[in-house]
Amino acid sequence: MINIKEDEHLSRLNHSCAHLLAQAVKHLYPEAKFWVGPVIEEGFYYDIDLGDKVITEEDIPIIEKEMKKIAKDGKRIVRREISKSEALEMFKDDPYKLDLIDRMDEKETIISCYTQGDFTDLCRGPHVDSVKELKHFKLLKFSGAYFKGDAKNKMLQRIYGICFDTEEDLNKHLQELEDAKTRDHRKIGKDLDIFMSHDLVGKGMPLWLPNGAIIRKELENYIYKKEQKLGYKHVYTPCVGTVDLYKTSGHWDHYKENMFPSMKVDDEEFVLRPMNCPHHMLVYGNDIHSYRDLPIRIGEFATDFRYEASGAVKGLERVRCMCQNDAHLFVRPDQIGDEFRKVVELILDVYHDFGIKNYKFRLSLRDKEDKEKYFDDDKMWDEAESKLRNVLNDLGLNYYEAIGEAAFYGPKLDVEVKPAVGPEVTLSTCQLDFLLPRRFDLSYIDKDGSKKIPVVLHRAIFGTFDRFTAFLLEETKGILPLWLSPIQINIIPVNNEYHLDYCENLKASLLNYRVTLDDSDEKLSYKMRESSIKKIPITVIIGQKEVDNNTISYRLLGNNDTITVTKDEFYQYLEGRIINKD
RNA sequence: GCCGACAUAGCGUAAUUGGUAGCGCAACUGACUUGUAAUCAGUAGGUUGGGGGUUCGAUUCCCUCUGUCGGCACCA
Repeated sequence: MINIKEDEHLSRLNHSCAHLLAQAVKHLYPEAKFWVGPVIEEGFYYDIDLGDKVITEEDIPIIEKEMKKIAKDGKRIVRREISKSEALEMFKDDPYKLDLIDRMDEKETIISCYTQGDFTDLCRGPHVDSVKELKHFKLLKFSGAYFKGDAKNKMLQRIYGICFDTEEDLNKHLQELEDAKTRDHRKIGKDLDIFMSHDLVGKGMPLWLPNGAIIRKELENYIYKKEQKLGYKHVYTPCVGTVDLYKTSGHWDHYKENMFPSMKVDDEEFVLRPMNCPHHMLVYGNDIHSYRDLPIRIGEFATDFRYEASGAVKGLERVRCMCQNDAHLFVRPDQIGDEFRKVVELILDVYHDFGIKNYKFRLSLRDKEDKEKYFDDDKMWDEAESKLRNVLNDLGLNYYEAIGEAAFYGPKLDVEVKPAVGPEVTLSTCQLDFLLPRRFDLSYIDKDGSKKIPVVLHRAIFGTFDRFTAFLLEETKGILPLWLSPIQINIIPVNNEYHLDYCENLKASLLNYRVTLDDSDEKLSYKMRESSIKKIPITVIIGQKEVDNNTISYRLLGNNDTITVTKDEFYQYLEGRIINKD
């Protein structure tokens, strides 16, 4: 899908369209005050204060109509440069624009404004020459949005739209938006019986159905083997802990609001765990460790509970009960770079196996100004941040830095992907932590016999199995690789009376695979359709020809050719397809 | 949590201004015994998400709770 922001011309067009939107809104609601109207990847939006008026479904076509009318009128868009004092005078009745002017640097900024007919907006530009160029646009959605993105502030009305040069481009884009909905993991998850939810269980608490459970088990097996090879030791720890455990770790102060409320049992107070770090710290602390034993890598497929905001919950992507592909790596300070590098290489390895290509590395750093949010130790932060940066540079990876996105205990590397619908999400993560080992008084005995504090790397390659599955379903449109498919082979007899025995024997010879035999009283064409709808990778058709020649015929999902081979050739073929599992 | 919309059978949907719910697919039963994306006929399936209100009468109007969807905020 096109990124408007990256195309200079479309960027200009959409920015101008945002002004056109504002002008139309001003015509219809003279009291409207305007905040900002930037270009984004998906087009543009404008944040508007309409007083008590709230935009509804019916308003959108009316606004669009007014926009068309103004565009047809064809006024030129004129740029004018003004001084700060002129600007302050010009927008003296507009608190939002005054706020913007106020933030501009006196010396370097040339303040400019753009006028089209009866509408003038403070704007850096650039814009197209005339509103006449704004012909092929559509308002896409609307919602509330906090002023300056702060939930403490007033909520403004935000309207989103997009503009193209031609009707064809616009229609193509709208079609792409429609198509995206068909690969939404919530739809695929329902169609393929992968997961369900129920009001009685609760919001954000998906139930994995048998098909989903197979996918999840295969993913677990896959990553377990990878981790074993890298020297990880896997553990099982409880899904609850005492409140004191989280006070010790420091999580209680930072994330109390997003944990399920504590429960008192006799004299103890427990919470459902929102993460596994404290448990793993204790596992490490159960032994005395020599410097020679490090790194120690403790892994767990661990179920965690987070009381996510009601508005944030989404399918398998953002849930209140999740299973992390978690591990904590305890290393000596001199091993940080090597170990971090191994994690990044594992991420790249796994993404390669799954053919995942559209992702971004984000290096999340602390915001030095925000003392409240982060553990206060400048030396620790600087050291940690530069270690991560060095490894990424060494590996020659493309990444961007996000100030203020770090966890309270340290910087992290995240991998972001874009779901079919909605904003980007984090899949993999690797976080550096100097703090937790101190809080739990962890140590190892160094060469010289002295006690030293280890450093911890938190990491999750799949992130959570829930979110990874969601992403995988969208990437593949539900057409999973053979080794992950809940049903791998579907056998269809042409005639139940004459070919069923042969089919049953074939099925019995495929014990290592997930096989169904469709002996229903339906037409072959009907069964072929069913097989395709269920996204079964291999459909085997057995008729008189196959029985006579002791062969099998099969068709691959999405392919209309039927291939006929001997049984042995078929078994070999299957083994070849499944090998990428290890 | 905030702004807005929505909630009808397992799934997808229909029902003029308020007059006690239709259809398709799936399911079940029977017939057909089939060579590559829907064989035919029949049957059953609903306190219209829960609760409350207005009304002679509510799927329809109002309130509330729960859930879903689009954004915002949040995301250890």
